[in-house]
Amino acid sequence: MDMPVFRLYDTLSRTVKTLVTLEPNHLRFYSCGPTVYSYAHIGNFRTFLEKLIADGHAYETPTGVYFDTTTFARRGALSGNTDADSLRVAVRDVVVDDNKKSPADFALWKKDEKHLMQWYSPWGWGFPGWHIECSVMAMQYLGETIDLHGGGEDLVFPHHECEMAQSESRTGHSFCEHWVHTKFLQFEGEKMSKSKGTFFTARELIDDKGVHPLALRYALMSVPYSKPANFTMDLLRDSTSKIDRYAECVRVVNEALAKGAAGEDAVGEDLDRLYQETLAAMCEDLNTSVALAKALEGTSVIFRETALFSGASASSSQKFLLKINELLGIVPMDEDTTEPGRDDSEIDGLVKERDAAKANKDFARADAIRAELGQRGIELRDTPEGTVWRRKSAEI
RNA sequence: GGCGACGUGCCCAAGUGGUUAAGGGAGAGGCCUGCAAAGCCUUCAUGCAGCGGUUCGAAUCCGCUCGUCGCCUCCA
Repeated sequence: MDMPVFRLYDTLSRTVKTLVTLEPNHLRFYSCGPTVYSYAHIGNFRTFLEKLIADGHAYETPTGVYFDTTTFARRGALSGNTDADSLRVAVRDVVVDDNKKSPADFALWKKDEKHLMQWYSPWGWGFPGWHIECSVMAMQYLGETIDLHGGGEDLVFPHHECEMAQSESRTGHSFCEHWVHTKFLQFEGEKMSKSKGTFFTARELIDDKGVHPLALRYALMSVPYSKPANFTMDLLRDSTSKIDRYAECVRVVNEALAKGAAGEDAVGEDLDRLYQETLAAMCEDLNTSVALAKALEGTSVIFRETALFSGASASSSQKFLLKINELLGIVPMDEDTTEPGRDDSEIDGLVKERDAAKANKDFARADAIRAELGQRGIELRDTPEGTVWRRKSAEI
């Protein structure tokens, strides 16, 4: 089966286009966001700015060094903000500096001897402008032209716009071939905000609230990166039930694999098709909604077959689950229900006692045991192969 | 005010010109079960924010209106 072409929306050309790398099998990808603490680049910043000034793209004033936006023909290409005057009537006041040639010119170096950040430069003590760091580091580590540049939608303007202006003015050629931006996540229909308590870290959700890590991943994937998503507790609960479904699917497949019943492979063809459709969805601008839907249809194909599961069918099913997990990372393949240091013999004993009660038709006793285990977060399932139990997912 | 994105059933969400508008959740009915759980089956939008327009044909293209979200050049 041919590998589909990977296509991705490009903010600059405003189209979904194939991601073509400069070098085969080598992606030069810069993403803004993570704050990495490593060697400083002050020297590189200074060199970069000296070149821009020498080429007439930047100028010095008493307050700093500014980029001359009139020298960059492609200004506004990313964001559509081409009219500097319209920015002047912005809701938020633009700081007007009489020293600047144009209000649209942005800072490359700020002179400020009282600022927390202090470095020496040919223009005096101060600190570099925000945008310069990404331009310089991208060039240092990835080269003058990179394949892919990403970040949140809030960075399109001014940050990425300014980066592009600086880098292309510095090198004289294209800075980046493909721009991707993720939309923001809302929480329960509102802007995420620390002060409103609508802001969670992954760690808080997983460690404090007991959210299954895969459920969190599933929830975040349920809406493609290219659309604003509303993150809700309902969504997290839905996602948890999907992960539970996958876990059950894995259990059923493993059981059938162990039995290895004779028979034809009744599911391989359907599962191959669904996997291809899942992959195709991911390749078309990372359409995770469709990918998750197609993958989930695969679990239905598997569950439908379980009554007469052959070893061959189980094997195809396992392959499907492994490949889906490789692609989407949502299948709890080897869920370990036993926890180190926890003794499950009491639970096993109660389950045995209930089985005996059931055999004696003492259903009152059997139900009482089931209720008690339920209180302790244990869920029972009577299957043709006997009673299995599992720890229930945390209530969210 | 400018720029950008978005509005599809009770909820999430796919679909971007052409047979019956994916998929999931919830709800309803059924199978299985001692009863459950899990799973399976059936059912669930003559309509895609509203109003116009283009077209043989539009959720999909164009215009306007309403609503939501993001950004607006010295926070990073």
